[in-house]
Amino acid sequence: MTDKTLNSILRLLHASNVIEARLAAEFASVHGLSVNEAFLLMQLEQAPLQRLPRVELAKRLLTSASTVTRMAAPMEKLGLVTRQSDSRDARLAFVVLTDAGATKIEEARATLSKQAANAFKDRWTAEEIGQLSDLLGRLVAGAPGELA
Amino acid sequence: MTDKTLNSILRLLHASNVIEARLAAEFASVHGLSVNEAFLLMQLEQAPLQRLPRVELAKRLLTSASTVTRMAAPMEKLGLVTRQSDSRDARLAFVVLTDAGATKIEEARATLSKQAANAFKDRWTAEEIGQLSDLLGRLVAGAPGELA
DNA sequence: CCGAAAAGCTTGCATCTGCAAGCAATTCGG
DNA sequence: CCGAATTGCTTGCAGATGCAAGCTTTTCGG
Repeated sequence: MTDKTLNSILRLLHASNVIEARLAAEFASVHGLSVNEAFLLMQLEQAPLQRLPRVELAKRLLTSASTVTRMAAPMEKLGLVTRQSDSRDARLAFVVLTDAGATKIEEARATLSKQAANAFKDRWTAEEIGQLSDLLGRLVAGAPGELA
Repeated sequence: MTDKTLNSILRLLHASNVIEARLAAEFASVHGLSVNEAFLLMQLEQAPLQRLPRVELAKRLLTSASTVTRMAAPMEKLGLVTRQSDSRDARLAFVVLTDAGATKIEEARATLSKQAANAFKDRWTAEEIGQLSDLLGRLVAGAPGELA
């Protein structure tokens, strides 16, 4: 028997790798950003006050706290984010989206949209695209880090 | 307007990250393999003569030649693959699946199936799973490295 | 109120990965 | 047939990432 379940998962991982490789190339050359850096900005964008503590950001990016620390440093130098501390809890070090960061993510989202449209070309109906979106959303419902 | 196209791609990348993280943990503890090492074995498994030149393997794994070289070395020490050269073209260095490697991949596939089934739990109909598989397959049709 | 446990962040170390350069073998052009 | 270009592979170097350890601050238990 052919395992449709297994097949779906294999195709999911494969498709993701293919798409991400395309995105990475485009993002690097056009915006000077890695895909993960773009995702970091997008997470901040949809957070209250456009900011998140490092640990929370790590959860949403499905990565480790040390990675967030190291990702934020160069982006801070570029002025895309700032560091902000909490007066109530001195342990917290928020990563805050700056205006420059907000602008950057707007540009990046345009690229993302363009690439997404290109991936579906014209052989896809709006309904099929919606279907795929729904199925994928259901697959990982409840997992942290969903981007709107 | 909400961009369904963009949303599908974002969910694709997100879902893949979530699933891969789960797989990685399970694979490491149960089989002592990384997900990519398992994929390498699976690529060999479905190749003619259960072997592939390093460059071809790199294409199918969507990675670089140097990565394949470095991935193969430890797996060779473990006896999962062997190196084989071509009498016609002395440049070629095939990565060949061994019996031990074939056994390993069978075990790994079982884990993979189990995890895949778990991802879909029971809220999914067979039709929906087939639908997802079809949509994803269509999305990256023609890209190298598809696993059967 | 005090000491223990926990939480948030950073840093050292190890691993994985890609690019560019280098080497060996093959193929191509004239 | 010969030199140039190409192909396959490996290796040096740099960047990204996770884990474990360490530091500071907060919270918890009695």
